[in-house]
Amino acid sequence: MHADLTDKPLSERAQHLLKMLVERYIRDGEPVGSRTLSRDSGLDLSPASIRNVMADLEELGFVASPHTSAGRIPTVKGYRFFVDTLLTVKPLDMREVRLIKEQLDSEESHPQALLATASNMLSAITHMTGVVTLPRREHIAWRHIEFLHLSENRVLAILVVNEGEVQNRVLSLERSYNAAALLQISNYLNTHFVGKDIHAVRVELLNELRRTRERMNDLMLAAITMAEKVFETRGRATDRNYVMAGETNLMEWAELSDVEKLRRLFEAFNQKHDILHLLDKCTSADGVQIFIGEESGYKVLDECSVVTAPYSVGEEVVGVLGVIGPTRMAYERVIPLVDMTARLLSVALNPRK
Amino acid sequence: MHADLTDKPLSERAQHLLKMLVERYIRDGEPVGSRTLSRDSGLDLSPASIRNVMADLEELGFVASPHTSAGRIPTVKGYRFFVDTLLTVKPLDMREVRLIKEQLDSEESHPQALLATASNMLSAITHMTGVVTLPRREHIAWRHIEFLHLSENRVLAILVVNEGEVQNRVLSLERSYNAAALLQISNYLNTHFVGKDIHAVRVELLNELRRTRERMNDLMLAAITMAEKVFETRGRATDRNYVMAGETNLMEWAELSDVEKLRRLFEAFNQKHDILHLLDKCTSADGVQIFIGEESGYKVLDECSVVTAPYSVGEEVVGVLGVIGPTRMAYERVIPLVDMTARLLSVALNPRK
DNA sequence: CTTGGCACTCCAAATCGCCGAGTGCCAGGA
DNA sequence: TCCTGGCACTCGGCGATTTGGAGTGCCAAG
Repeated sequence: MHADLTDKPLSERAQHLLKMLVERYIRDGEPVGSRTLSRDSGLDLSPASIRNVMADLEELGFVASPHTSAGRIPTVKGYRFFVDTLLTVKPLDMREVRLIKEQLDSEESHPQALLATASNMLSAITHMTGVVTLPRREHIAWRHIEFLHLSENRVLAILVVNEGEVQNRVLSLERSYNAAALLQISNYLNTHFVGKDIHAVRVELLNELRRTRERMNDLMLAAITMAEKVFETRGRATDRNYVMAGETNLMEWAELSDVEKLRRLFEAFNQKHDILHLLDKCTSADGVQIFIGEESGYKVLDECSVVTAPYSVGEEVVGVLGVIGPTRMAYERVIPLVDMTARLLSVALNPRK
Repeated sequence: MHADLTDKPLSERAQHLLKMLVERYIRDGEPVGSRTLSRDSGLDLSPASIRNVMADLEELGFVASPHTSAGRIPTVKGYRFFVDTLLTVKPLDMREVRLIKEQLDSEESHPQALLATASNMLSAITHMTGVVTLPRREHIAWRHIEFLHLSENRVLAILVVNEGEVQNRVLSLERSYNAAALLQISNYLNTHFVGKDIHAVRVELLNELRRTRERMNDLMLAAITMAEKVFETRGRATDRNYVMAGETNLMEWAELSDVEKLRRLFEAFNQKHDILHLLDKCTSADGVQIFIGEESGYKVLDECSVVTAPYSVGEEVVGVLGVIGPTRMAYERVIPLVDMTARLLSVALNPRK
């Protein structure tokens, strides 16, 4: 045997051939044989020699052959090595960068729309699926609250936070309040809490409630109750979510053309749970993060890769965006794209002007 | 030949056999042969006789055979006749009715959530795709508007209409207004327009604008401009939309297992344009409406049927809900379900209590 | 270490034969 | 006039078989 396979890292030649193989396989999705590599690797080696190298690579787990006499395809380990050390990233086209910038600027600073746009672009450019999590900010600044009498004892509460994000909810209350009372309540809340962090507000409200329960006047109690109810909403509805685009693109990739697999994948997209969990992990990472095939840990994503990057508002990382596609994706183009989109989105979300 | 095929309506026997055939085909999705019908039709006829009838039905275009020696399957015309005159609707299970009612009641009158629930139930019960259009009311009552200063010349406008539906938008204005000015403007608008129909308000505003352009004070102009901008939003973002559920269910039907067809279908679902157009047609219909296969007029829906029913708030029809599935769907169960769901949704949406 | 040669393996596509289901038609019978 | 059994025929589906080609592993010679 060729001795010392396990400790020596990987010969220059083996690396080069692995790179060629992966690139080739990514390009046309078919197992790559020794003849092909001999022709196109630029190494001027006979197929036979290539076969020797391939045997080594297979033994090391970088490639595998679907059956005895087909070429080799990269394993997850192969992709991983390729991505980590062999990849030559193609810088983005200037046109593309400009395009993305323009798209993200045109959206008149409406954040929700920005996310959708980003997601759409990711999917359109890559022909895969784009995903952007809704931003979650650690610090949410109380801006304004307003109560509107609807009927008998139903009240509409409208809460504005940060740079103009609006939340609203219908509250069903024990008793009825007239317009003047509601105005008093909202005035009280607004003057006391404007600009404060919403979590702090919550704590403060709870304390207030505990401290003065008996001798508290109706108004205060109602104010706190309402505010509490509003918080419930915020906790529930906003509880992590994402915007996805181009799911159908995945149907065009041959390796995902199994209806049953597609169904499971799409169900996972709808369920959102697993995907969110995966994306949340990427919030902590510093830059682009890549999950190849089963690396993600979710079996529905077994044949997919996920490339993500966090985006931020100010200094704070608030969300993640990324691309989901087949393991056989053009990493050298997707990685810089995801990276750049995350940066540009961060810029576009930044609260200036 | 059997004479007079074209004018005589359809013999009792032929109708019965057609009914049997369609039901059978809907049940197990395979072409139905004469032997089968002879056995299960309850008519005590030999396969040979059945074949004669089948030949007639085929000539009349009610059934077709995929190839020489397979049984017959219903054509669109066959389904149509079946649905229009042969169908024996199965009344809904009491349990099901109760279930639907409970689900639609538990949603604390939050309309958006109600629609989603309805859509989900339709899809869950039928194992197909449920769809509910967002309600569009002819008359939208102005309730309250509020302006909030965000920065320099950006203002957040919050408009409340009807029973507490909230719309909001960030306005970029020519000049800057302080909090007091904004309050004045909103007061002006609220006192003048509260309770009025929003379209009337719009017309009134435009007139006002034209009539008093030169000698109009800043405040008025700003008020109108803002209100106009808010209306733009309402026109654009809300401009028809729907909630869909259970798209992936369609992947489990054998007749739709072609990935390419599925892709087109799902793309149509995402585009929304065609589906909306189709659903809008159903607003005018009185009750349940059915499109079988190509009847819909959209080629993506060629192999699908759509069953819809309008729902209303008060006396006014405001939206449509329905089910999308393969032509081979259990009409006798889907039709009453769609009907009932529409009724119950109408009840749940009704602004009482 | 490289390389050509060679035997071998295996998939994919084509071919064949056969079975069964179903049909159309016909002629005989109520 | 309608029903029915009989019969020849058609066609899709399935399994078995064949064939070609691509690719491999291994070996021995350069």
